[in-house]
Amino acid sequence: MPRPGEPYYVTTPIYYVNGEPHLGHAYTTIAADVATRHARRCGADAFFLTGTDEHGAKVQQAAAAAGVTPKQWADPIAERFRELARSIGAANDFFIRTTDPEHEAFVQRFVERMRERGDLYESTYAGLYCTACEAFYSEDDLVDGTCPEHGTVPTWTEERNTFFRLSAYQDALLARYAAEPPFVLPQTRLNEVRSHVEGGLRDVSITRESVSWGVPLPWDTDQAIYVWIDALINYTSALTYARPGEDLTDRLWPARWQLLGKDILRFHAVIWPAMLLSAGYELPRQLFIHGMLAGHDGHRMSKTRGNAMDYRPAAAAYGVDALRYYLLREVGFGQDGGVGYAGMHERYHGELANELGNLVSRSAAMVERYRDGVIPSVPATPELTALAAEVAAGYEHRFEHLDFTGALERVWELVRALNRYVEARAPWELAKSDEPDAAAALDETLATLCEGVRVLAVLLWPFMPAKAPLMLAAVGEAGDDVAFGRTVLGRGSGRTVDRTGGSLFPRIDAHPE
RNA sequence: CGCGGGGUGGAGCAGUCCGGUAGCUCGUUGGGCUCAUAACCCAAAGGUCGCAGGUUCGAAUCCUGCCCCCGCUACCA
Repeated sequence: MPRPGEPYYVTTPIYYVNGEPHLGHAYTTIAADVATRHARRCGADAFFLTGTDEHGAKVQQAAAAAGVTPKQWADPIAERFRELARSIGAANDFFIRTTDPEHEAFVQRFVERMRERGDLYESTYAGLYCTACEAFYSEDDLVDGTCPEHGTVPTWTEERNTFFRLSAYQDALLARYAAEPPFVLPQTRLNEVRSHVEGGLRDVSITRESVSWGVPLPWDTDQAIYVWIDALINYTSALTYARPGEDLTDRLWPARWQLLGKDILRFHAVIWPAMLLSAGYELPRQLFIHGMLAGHDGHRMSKTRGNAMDYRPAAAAYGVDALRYYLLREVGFGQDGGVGYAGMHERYHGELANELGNLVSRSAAMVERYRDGVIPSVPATPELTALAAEVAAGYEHRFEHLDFTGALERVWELVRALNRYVEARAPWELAKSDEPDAAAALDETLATLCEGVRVLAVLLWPFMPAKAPLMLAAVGEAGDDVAFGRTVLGRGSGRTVDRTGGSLFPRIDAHPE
């Protein structure tokens, strides 16, 4: 568990402004938000960064095609990414744009440090260049003379480039991969990176002479720093100016978690750490590589295929919290998987409305009906207290390696146990009974249920920051009482339930298409 | 020979590293309850674990070969 005061810096990749925000971006941002919220409520010194990547040939070309400057092109799209974070309930502490002057100046200082280290050299590069990839290909890489990624014909390009001695860092990288904690999770992704690096590293070009939309190389302003190099540096640059007049680097670096999709693994697990070593920084503690979300049919989402899911209609129909829950519950975090409106509809009703929402509803209703709304101040049933402790421990264990899906599974063990508990105790029978123990048994049952609801709210808060406070309110608790230490299922509070909030997860008729 | 992921009851997944009665959720069928958002609970049916060999007392799990899906800076870049 993150300790009080522990630095806990979490990043998402910065999103490329060449396209509109979509579910994939929302996914990463939600995951990072959940990790950060949990750390913060454990008392850690948490900081959550996201932002936009705005340089490079593709932006330059898109802007030219639209007849505007690259910055004019980027501005409104960057704004939409900011809006993305807001609209999914992400509480990011800063939003970086690589066109921020502070970032650009920092990038120049960063490459200066690499140069001072003796890791940069100039060379002429000639080869087949795919603009879409912004990468060179050798003849053997091509498929029928076209780019294997894009199917386009690369152009023969010859230019003066500045190279980074990536090859010099091979041993240092391998040493880190072999050390604890694992530099990359899940394990399979670490294996992938390791075997790639063991196969030998070539130096990489870090500038593009043909691209003008980028940060100029300080000592040769005809060369622009390659967009990926510029982009990676954001994770450190942001700390120097996110808080005016304050440099957070010493406080927060190295990052606790850097989240990213497996598609950009090599940049982050090979080039980025080598750059950091070159410039004299510590490496981030761990990278977490999440999977790619496919459509409901298991195929890559695409408009033509009609299997795309957008976060906007999903959040509009079911609420932001349900979307956050669904994405992290449906696909094991770290694995690939398919998502869709129909699946979300099912989980929303089966798990959120029926199991959880109804549990809250029936618990509060029984307290109201049998005890005039006052939660009996008596100890909870020991078995449920024990289960809650077990669930909280399992949850915490899973959070340590960002297994959000597993954490939610544990939480649902408690949800289901509480529903079974209601049946087993049959409070409606106890209420009618003349047996001498019945009243005490009913008190204990109601106290246990309300405590169970409260603990569930605390456990679920990082995932459902809007709904959890409503759950707490239903059992008379303050909405912000979500510290992790509050997961102990103890004695009934003696507070009054509040059913004025209505259904936590009202049933929804039709789902979006 | 680019890299990687995967093929387990109708659907989606776990289990495969460290061989030993095949597990979960949904769906289906039957039953129970009435506090609750027609919600909840119980039970049952349903699987030659992609194919073919091999190792072993025993393989979803190990070895060999083969077949088939899928992804690779995220909405046809």
